[in-house]
Amino acid sequence: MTDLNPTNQQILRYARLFLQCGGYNGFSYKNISQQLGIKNASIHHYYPKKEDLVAALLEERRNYLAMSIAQMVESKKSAREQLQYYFDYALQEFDEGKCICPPGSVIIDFQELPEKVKNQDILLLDDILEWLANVLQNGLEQGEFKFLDTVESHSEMIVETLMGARLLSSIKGRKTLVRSIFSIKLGLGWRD
Amino acid sequence: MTDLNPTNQQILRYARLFLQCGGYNGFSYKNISQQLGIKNASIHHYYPKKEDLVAALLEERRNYLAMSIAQMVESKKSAREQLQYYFDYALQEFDEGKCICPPGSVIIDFQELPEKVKNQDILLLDDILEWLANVLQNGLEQGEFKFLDTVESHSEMIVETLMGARLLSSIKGRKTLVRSIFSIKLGLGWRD
DNA sequence: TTAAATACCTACCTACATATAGGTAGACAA
DNA sequence: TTGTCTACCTATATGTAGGTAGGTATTTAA
Repeated sequence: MTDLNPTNQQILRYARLFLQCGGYNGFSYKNISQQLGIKNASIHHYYPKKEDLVAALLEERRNYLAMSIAQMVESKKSAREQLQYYFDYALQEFDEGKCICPPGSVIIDFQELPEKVKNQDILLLDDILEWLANVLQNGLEQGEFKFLDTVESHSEMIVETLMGARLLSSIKGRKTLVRSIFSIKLGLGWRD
Repeated sequence: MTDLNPTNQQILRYARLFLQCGGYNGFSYKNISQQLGIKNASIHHYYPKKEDLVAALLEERRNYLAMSIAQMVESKKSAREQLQYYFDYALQEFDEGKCICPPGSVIIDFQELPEKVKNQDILLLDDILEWLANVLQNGLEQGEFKFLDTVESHSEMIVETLMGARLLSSIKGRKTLVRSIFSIKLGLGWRD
């Protein structure tokens, strides 16, 4: 990841920003090239096709997630701490103007998307769901959380709520997102 | 609404389908004209600009919602019955291939959208949230529901969860949506 | 019965998106 | 010094999207 040259890194960075703001069909190479003061063709040099760019970007997020999880495991974070990290991440991205998470950003265009992108997206989503299910399971066992449905069901619901909350909050404002995170916590029997 | 001519009705019908499948930037006049066997220019006859089409479509949804609410009130539906109606509507739309609700379908493109569309979308969202808050309030008072956060907060969360659930379900399948609806019910203290 | 309105068409335009071909300038290596 | 690689560039092909101008045929209403 960090072995990419600076231009390439910037391309990925802004591709992600624009993707998370407008979805797959909502951004173009021009958005990125203008931002960076380079030409469209230069982006094609690194990513011949748009699908290559977006697939790379999703894969990078998957690696980042794996790294974050490894760090949290190493520093022996509690379930609540791990989940709080996820919430903080969502809030931080909101503050950066990213109106939806990377895996969610392509779903509205999913049907017509190249297989390459679809596959990376499914992998990323499954990684998130698997991590979250683990956190909830640990939280249950340690008495940090309490809820009635299954671990799988509840982790799906949390991802969905956060996804929807980020969309709605991009219209209704930050407070809506904060409220939703609070409601999710209530649903976990988590009161500070 | 029903005083529209058949072609116009069909245009709105398919515009809605495509909008709910691919978002504002994800569908074109061509999608609709091909489907109906007419020309692009014919759609421009009814809706000079894309924003007119989408705004009209959102307004139509708002009228439909108002009508549905009026019917439910008239037939004295309980809070659970009313909420179940909402869930059934989401499931039905899922089965029709619509991967997200009308108000949600434009949010990813929201920033660059014409004011006209934005305004209609906000009106529709607020109508839904207001209705839902009413239903939750009544449900609380009648002992049909039980939850810890505020009525406003919880109704927002339900809309968000359903929005996210429909997105995720468009990848992971119908069972995911059914599970999420079940989880929402659990969160309302609603067990059949 | 005629005039106006409606519904739809052909033909076109502008803008832009993705993508390719082919070229240049500098780094680096043999 | 020659060759090859990287990192860009210009120019252009191709497709598509949104939108307009103006025509025609059919319906409607005076």
